[in-house]
Amino acid sequence: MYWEIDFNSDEALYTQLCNQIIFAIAAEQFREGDTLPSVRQMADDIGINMHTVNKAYNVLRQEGFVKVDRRKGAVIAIDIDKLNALAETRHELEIIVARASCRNLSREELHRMIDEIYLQYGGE
Amino acid sequence: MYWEIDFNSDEALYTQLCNQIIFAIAAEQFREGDTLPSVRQMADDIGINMHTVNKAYNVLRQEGFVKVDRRKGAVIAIDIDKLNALAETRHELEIIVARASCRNLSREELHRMIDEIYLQYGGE
DNA sequence: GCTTCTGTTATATTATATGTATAACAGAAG
DNA sequence: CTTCTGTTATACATATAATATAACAGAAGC
Repeated sequence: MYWEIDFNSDEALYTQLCNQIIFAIAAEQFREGDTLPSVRQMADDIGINMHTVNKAYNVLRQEGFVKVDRRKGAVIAIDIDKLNALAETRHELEIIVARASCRNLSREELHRMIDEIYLQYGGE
Repeated sequence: MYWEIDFNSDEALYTQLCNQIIFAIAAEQFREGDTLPSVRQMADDIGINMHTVNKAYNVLRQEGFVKVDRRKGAVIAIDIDKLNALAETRHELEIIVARASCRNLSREELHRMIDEIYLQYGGE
């Protein structure tokens, strides 16, 4: 599995790693019960520090994407709190939609983008 | 004008202020040519430091939402680089959609949210 | 001219976040 | 008994965030 980490980005490394893993889960390259590489292995693969990976895994745990097992490592396990998920998503969307609206992006253009992105994810 | 700043949030104060101002522009509470309160006035109103407001204004300038004039202060002036706006919006949406997809939020639910948010902004 | 308002710049301090580096620990697996 | 987990601790360097004073230059109003 290849991880796209941009060392020149202003996004924190652990944040980038979190996003990459979430992308992979959404694309079903990982499924419920699959284990992520160990923190040391992942750190070696990417060329970053073990603790940076550990932080990413713990953020993912806190956000309900994985469960961390001392024996097996980080296991994909989506904890769906739908109400919470809706509220969080809405808050993030509000910021994006406001910016888009200021820049004359239409509702339809956003809809189209979402459809395009969703197509990559098992699509219905 | 009332600004909703959460001092307990983990979002930086200047980031919150930027978002609030963008919300206001999208809701047309500010229009092209309107001036924002001076950095000192705004800082006083909110109860934060002048430099924090100054940083917010400069971020908004860099992102193309205002022009800062030494005489008049910060003036709303949307600089629309549509290609750039599309690319940025897409990148931000990709992260949100991946998370939403992992949590079984449907495409339709996202569409609905976007429509609801857009309704607040001058409607169609 | 003088005062007052702009944003701007400079410097300093404090706190927090980020990332790396070593090292050691306890528990499970082989 | 060795090797693999995640975990914890400590230390260090750097960057970011936020505040605090202070001063400056330009424009506006009187």
